[in-house]
Amino acid sequence: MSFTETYTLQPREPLDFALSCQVFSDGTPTVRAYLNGEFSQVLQINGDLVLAKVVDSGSTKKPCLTITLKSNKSLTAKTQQTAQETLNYIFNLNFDLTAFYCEVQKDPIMHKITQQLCGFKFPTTPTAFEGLVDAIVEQQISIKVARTIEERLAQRFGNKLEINNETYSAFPTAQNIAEASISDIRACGLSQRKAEYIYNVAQHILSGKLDLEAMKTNPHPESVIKVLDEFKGIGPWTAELTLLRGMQRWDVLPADDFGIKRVISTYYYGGKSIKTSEAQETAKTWGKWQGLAAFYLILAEAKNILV
DNA sequence: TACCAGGTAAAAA
DNA sequence: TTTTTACATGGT
Repeated sequence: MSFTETYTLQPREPLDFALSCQVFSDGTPTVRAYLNGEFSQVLQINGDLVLAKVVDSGSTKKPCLTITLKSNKSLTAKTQQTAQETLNYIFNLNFDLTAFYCEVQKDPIMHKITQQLCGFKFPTTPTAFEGLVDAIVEQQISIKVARTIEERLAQRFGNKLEINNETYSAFPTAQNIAEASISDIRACGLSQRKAEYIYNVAQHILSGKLDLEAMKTNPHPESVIKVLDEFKGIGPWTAELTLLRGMQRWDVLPADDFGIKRVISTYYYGGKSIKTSEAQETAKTWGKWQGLAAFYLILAEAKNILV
């Protein structure tokens, strides 16, 4: 027995839903995926699991999302509302890109890239914890390897939703991880150290010593970085990536990131290797959206956009 | 086969 | 104090 609700909504434009979902295109359908124009993921809503599917039948200028929620329990109005708020958050549906686009008009290169990628919104992880775990997993290894490991974590430790004979996995909560053993975490392909880092963070969240969600409203990213940096396994890069992808802090630029330095070099320095300070200098033009702008460069490079 | 990929902590110099 | 090194794994 399953319960389904379907509805449509017209989010703020511009939004290129397909472009924004591109990062999910190599996911597995049982955890989080974008396949044949359909995004799907299990959402954890107040302890209940809801499978959300999203399709865009509109355009960048006039997006129109059709959302389907499925659950084994009756979908109350409250559950639906929270699910929609979660989707708003993941896809930044209420965020107005035009302010960013106006700001970078003075930078001819970024201006052209934002025109080519108009409507691209970098997705946020539903929880800051997921953003932090992803960042730790992604340290030093390629994105493809990291994605594989993240999926193993979800399949092994995440809460399960069985619906229509399919089993879907949510991303593990801090509690899921805290209840696991370090060797089990390691068995997903992580190094001993990374398994310890992730377990340690989960323990601190459960004990109340670390409140990642509260950090979202801290007006000073620098102070958040400082606090996170105290934890073993979290350096500046991991803290910055967590702020950016897990807390919607678009102003944070992981300037020491290998890939970001490379794309800034590609578009602004003719491909020669650059220093972190040079990356920061170039990014100043992007104002409050330095981190978001960096994702535009990464996507532009992936799509072979020339300026 | 070896080396690299969106780092970090610990060891060595 | 600054500079190496180990770490895991899948792709090339």
